[in-house]
Amino acid sequence: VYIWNTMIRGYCKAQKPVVGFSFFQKMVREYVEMDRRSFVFALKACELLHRVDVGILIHCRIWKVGFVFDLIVRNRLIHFYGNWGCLDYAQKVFDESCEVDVVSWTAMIDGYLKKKRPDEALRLFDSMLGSSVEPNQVTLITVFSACAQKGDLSLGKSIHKYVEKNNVKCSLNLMNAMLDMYVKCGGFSLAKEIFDEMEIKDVFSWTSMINGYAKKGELDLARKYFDEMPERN
RNA sequence: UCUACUAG
Repeated sequence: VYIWNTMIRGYCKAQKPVVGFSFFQKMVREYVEMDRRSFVFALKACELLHRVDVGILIHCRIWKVGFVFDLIVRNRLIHFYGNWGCLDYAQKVFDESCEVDVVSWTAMIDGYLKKKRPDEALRLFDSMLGSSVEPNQVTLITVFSACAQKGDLSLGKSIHKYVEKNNVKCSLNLMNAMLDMYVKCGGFSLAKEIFDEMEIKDVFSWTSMINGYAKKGELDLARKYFDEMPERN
């Protein structure tokens, strides 16, 4: 099963999901035993194939063989449906879970965000705060992104306070998400402060600043930042 | 060999 899984995973990584998925089909046909990773990778292949319908078939099989009771498989399902905008399916998996963790919550919040429904994403975050699962660094990145999408500066600030109060680990991604939130919510001076204080910056940090200047009409400054970027993509 | 995250 290790080898089979590696084949599915490897072909997906090489952007050949058709081939990857054919290994999964072969496993089914030849009654090869499967573990949770077989399903996780098969769903990955469906995601690359843009085939929600095939994903649903895999979901059925997951039911049949009992892997719906596996937290990681369920999280992967929530993410799969959320990615394709099937929020009702994602929500159903989420709601019917006997156990959810921080990944389940974050994947669900991110699903609403991808569908450009930041209000619902933020409402979900609110219920998360009332649950027994603590948000982590990744959750807060998603939440900053929701604030940015909504343009809600005061909410963004309160999340910023939450990060400080709870000593959330400040990764580069988190700083970038916070920076971008301030840029998009009209807190540009705060964004610039963060940017100037950041020890490490990447293309995301620079692009958010350039975007901010460009949207403000400060094209010369946007150009200046562009010229100063150490690396571009 | 396993699941969630930031800009354009």
